[in-house]
Amino acid sequence: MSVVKKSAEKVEVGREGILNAAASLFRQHGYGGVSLRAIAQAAGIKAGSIYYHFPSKDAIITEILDAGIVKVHEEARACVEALPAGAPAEAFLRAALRGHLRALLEHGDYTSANVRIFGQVPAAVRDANLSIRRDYEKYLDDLLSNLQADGAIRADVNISRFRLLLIGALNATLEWFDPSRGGVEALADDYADTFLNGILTQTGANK
Amino acid sequence: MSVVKKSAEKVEVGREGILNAAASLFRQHGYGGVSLRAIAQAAGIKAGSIYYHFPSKDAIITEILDAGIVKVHEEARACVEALPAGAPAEAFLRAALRGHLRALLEHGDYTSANVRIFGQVPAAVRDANLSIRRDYEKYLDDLLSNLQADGAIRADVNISRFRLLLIGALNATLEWFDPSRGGVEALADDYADTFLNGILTQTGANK
DNA sequence: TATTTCACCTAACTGGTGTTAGGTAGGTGA
DNA sequence: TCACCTACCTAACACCAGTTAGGTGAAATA
Repeated sequence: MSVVKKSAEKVEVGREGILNAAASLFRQHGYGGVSLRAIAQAAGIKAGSIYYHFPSKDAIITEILDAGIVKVHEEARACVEALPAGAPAEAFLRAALRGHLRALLEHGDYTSANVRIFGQVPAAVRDANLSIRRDYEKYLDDLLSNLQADGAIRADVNISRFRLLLIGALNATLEWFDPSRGGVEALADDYADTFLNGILTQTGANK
Repeated sequence: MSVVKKSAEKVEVGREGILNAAASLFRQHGYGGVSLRAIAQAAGIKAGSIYYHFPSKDAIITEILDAGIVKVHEEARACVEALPAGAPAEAFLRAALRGHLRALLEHGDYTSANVRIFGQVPAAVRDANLSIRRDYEKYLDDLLSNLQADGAIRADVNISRFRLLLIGALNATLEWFDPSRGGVEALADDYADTFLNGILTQTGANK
């Protein structure tokens, strides 16, 4: 792609290399814990060179934040759209949930950096990210609202509040998820079961 | 208490004043975003004076982290123990949940600072906080296990995984909760409903 | 009253921060 | 061949970080 071999051992790092290194470091150490010199070293260049590609540190963060949500949004949408025609209503939520978790836990320094650092970033950076974030929230709200309109989700469930609960629970998996102990798919199914049916033994006497 | 009036306008700031100021700032700006000078100014003293009370910045964070969990743990336990004798099984979960949310959203810079900065703090500080954290997790696991043993919670629910889901969802409320739009109690009830019964319209055909 | 203790302040230190100006080796196009 | 562009590097800038040594005035203690 944009990685071009030069003489001997020289390889271009470029925007991509800087972003990848930065996303990985931000994910691990948070916003304040990562310096431009650390990013540069991880990418294999010197700190000053970063300014050839980016006007400021905040510009890097902004780009990582945006890419993170876009990735989650795309993955969730792809999972939903891959559903066979006539899939049961609850399969839609399961699919979106699986996509969200996959993007978060598998493909992801950008997605996980987003979750980790969004709360620590300067207000200006956060604001720049907000519209993309809202797009994804709207996508989920619409999906859930449709399920509710179809009668699959109870009428007394507050959709946008449930969406907040859902995203909160999903994003928190980042703090403890260990791929060596059960895969993402199993986790997604397990979470979906809980959200859909609750945890109570069903006696028919509920509510 | 330990705040003693001195001559004219002088009031002692002390450990407490520093901790309060620090907790509030950490909650707002994250770990890396708060300097000792900022803490000192918020507390009303000079940066160097902090070292009369604390040996390092990390010592302050450690204490805030610990206090935060202790507070949540105590509040949750108090809510559970305030239950009338013979309360229904699900009331236990509802009570713990309400206590957790109350500590988080009402009484709290320490509790909310804990949630916000735990992921960004140096490994050594995090380790120091771990045993207190585990105590609370064990408390919740035991409570949930008892409910499961009594048959209130379905046997196929993985308790510790549900606990992770629960805490994740509860802590995430910090990012969006606005006390002016519905109180903590209503939120707690709403979340409990979702966790207990799920969101699906109950047709009796589940599973 | 003299001495000690307490809770702070001042001023500095080292080292790290984001950022900038100017330089340079290698490839490209005329 | 030669000017130009790209993607970097070097070296420095001003500033801010955590931390420390030594000092100060008021209160507590003797």
